[in-house]
Amino acid sequence: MTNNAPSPPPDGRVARRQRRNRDALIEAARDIMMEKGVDSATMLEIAARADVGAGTVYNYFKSKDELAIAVLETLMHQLGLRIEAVTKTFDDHAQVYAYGIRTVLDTAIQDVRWAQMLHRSEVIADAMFRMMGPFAIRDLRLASQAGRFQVSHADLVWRLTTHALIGASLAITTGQVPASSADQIIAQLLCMTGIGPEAALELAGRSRPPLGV
Amino acid sequence: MTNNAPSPPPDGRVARRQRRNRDALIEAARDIMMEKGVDSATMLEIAARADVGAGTVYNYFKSKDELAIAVLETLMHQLGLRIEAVTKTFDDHAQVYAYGIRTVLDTAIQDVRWAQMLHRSEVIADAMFRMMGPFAIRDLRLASQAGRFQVSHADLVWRLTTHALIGASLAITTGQVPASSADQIIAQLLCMTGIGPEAALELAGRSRPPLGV
DNA sequence: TTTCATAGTTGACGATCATTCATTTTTGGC
DNA sequence: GCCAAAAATGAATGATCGTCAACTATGAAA
Repeated sequence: MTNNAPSPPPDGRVARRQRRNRDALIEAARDIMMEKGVDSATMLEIAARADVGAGTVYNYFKSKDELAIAVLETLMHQLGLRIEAVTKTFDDHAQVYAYGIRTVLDTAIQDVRWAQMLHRSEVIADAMFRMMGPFAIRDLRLASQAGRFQVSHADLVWRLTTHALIGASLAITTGQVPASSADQIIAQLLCMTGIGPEAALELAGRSRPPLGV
Repeated sequence: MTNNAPSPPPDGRVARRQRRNRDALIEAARDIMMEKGVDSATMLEIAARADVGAGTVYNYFKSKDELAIAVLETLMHQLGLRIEAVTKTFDDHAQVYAYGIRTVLDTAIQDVRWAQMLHRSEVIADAMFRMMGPFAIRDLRLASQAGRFQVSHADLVWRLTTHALIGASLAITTGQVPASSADQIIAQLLCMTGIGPEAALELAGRSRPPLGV
């Protein structure tokens, strides 16, 4: 047993390869899981697409579930950043919040690949809560300070909204609710911010600039 | 052993056995799934507890998922009936609705056995939507007619509420949200009915008669 | 009562897949 | 080059869902 602590160099070949492997695994898992669903995606296929051995996956993720969570976190984080880029210049923080949740709904119901992930509602809702939460909760608070919203428990409102939003997306993609209800869905969710029903509908119906890449 | 007289009994031995088997399967599945979780419950163990062969399960349910759905439907249906029995005499339909969703939340977070089922959020939310929906949507409409609520899309409000409610229950059982937030959660969900935030909090905080057996 | 077609039941088996682990390969300091 | 530690590998493991060919119970008809 050697005394010197083997501190690895800040950026060695190993670190680079590990970043590459991890990224490749998340990307491969995302593609396959979104194409055929989380359950039907096999670890072997994911490993093959990421060009690593089957056992290597477990050096990076403790289980298939943890890999799926990492995929969903990445998705939600990226979507959050894209929303942030568009809404950065909005004056009305209430509108920023509304744009955010509307964009999630639209993305979920328009992109066929999202539909597969919706069947893990609680996981995707939790990833959404954590990854987009900093933005959303900030907007809820700022809009409240500006007198647009009246939210006393922003984190709770955001928690409930994520679950309801994913549930609504699922209901639309499974045909239980028509896609034309989107405005009404957003309006109902905005009601949890303390804005009135009429103001909520108006906010939900505003025209929206397109999402960037 | 032969009762020769009745040639065509309206319900033969087969029908009786099938009812028995189906009920026993749902009961066995409920017990085992609630104890160790849907995923960890094996079809073999369920079949054994119901005292039928392993293959027999598939005469009644196309898959494990369908069996889990049947379990959840039964649970939700029974809970709906128990709520109905208590609220039958309430004058205020808004209060009936509030009592219903509060009771679901309380049941979910108090009964340890429910916690396991919450990890299939979209399935339990859907079962709740369908089994308790007739009551809940009726109450939303009646309360609106009485001027207590202002709901124009009762089914949508109920759909969003089920998902949010299950999400909230999960957040509490996993310790992400304190159980003391229950009042606030119910109040937020009541906001979707068009009642104001203050009235929602008041309604959520009212004392409730206990649920019967 | 006996016979028989049908419907229901059975449990061993096939197929699939997440995860493990003994072995091999790579790495980076000496 | 050499070596110990870290990382990667992929064949093997174990568990489980769902299938199926054989078996049994049922009840109507002979």
